[in-house]
Amino acid sequence: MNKVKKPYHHGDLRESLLDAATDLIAEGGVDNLSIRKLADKVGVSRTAPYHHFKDKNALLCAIAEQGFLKQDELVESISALQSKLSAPELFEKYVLTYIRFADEEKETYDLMYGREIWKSGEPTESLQLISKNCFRNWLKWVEVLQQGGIFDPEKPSLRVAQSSWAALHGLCRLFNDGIYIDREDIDEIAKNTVHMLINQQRTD
Amino acid sequence: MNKVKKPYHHGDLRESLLDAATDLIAEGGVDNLSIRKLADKVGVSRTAPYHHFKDKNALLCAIAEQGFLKQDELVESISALQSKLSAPELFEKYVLTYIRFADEEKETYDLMYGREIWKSGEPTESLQLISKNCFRNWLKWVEVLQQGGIFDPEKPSLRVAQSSWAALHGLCRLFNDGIYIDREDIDEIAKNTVHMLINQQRTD
DNA sequence: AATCAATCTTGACACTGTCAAAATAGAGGA
DNA sequence: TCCTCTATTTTGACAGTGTCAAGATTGATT
Repeated sequence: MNKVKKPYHHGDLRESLLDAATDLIAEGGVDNLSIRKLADKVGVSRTAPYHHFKDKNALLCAIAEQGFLKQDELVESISALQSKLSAPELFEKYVLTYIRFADEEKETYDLMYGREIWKSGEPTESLQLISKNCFRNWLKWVEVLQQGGIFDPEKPSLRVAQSSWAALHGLCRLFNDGIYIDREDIDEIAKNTVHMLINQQRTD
Repeated sequence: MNKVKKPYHHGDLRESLLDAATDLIAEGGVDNLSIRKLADKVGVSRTAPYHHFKDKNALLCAIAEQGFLKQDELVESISALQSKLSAPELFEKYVLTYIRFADEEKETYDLMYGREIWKSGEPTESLQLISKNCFRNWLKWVEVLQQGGIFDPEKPSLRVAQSSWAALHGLCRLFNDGIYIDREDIDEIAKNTVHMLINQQRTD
């Protein structure tokens, strides 16, 4: 039946399509990705991709999924430093890493958290799962940071997580969308944001 | 020559186009606006709009400009309350009003601060001017809030303005892009954000 | 070797933005 | 009044787009 997933004519079309598509959007943004151009690049006909992705939307969702996985890895690698750094240092490092990811994978980031999928399109079920899991991880971390005194432990962690993520996301967007344009500034603004968000009730 | 601006065949095509275009994007988002559909709606041929707007991009910029003007009015109306409210109340009111605008004029907001214009397209010179002026107003207000103790007066006001605006913008985006979906929550998150941003060094 | 379903291609349709050239109609001057 | 000039609008065309329906191919299974 369908135990072995290897396609028939092409080596592994689904994978190739994903790779080529990622290349295309990395080159010139989501606008640079058309099914036809993609099919051309891979060497199949215009409608071949439709046997591996229901939609263009489904293709974009698959790319976004890959992005979440990649981002998860990055976050994991910071968690590993948990014992070596102080809570504020850890938080700042997280923020800067998050921003670096958004910068280096601009277009993927846009797909992951942009309206293209979440509003205009219909997010795939698996994408919804993976993204929810991602937020849950952030929530856990926020709880740790609350215990570490970084955030107010009195406040509901859900709200704190939402607020702080929104602040971070907003910065990334302003940069990624071309409103803030100086990359040098971004890290400065980020550090400032960190200081503003950190609970300062007991600093004196 | 061109002292009287009244067009020849149509009543005032430029204005009509802007109105109809705003309607179209309010109905179904930016994706719902095509030059051809727009021309149809107004009752002219497909290419007529090109004599009033160089590009589709130019048309979008014009809509965004209107958005900035409308937003400015709202902000003005809050400035008027400056004497009646305390600084924290004023700040919170500003934030909630900003969010309400982003909510009620979702698509316009997207145009004003989205990549469609600022990254993918080329922002019109007049749009650049009007938006810079808008940020400058925010900057002034931040300085007032710094003097009022809402924000840390030690920090450079530019950075504070950038950080706080990013936080606000991020929240609007997450909501407008369909990631946060519960409008009830939004105001809650906003208030939480306000509390987190407010300088708390002297609360005890 | 025959069958069958997964995979891929060809053709078609209704859209899109925008350019070039032709048509129109109003304003200003004779 | 008529004529000309220029701003405005239209028609035709081109190269794109996503995706559906129907046919062709091909590898695996019986």
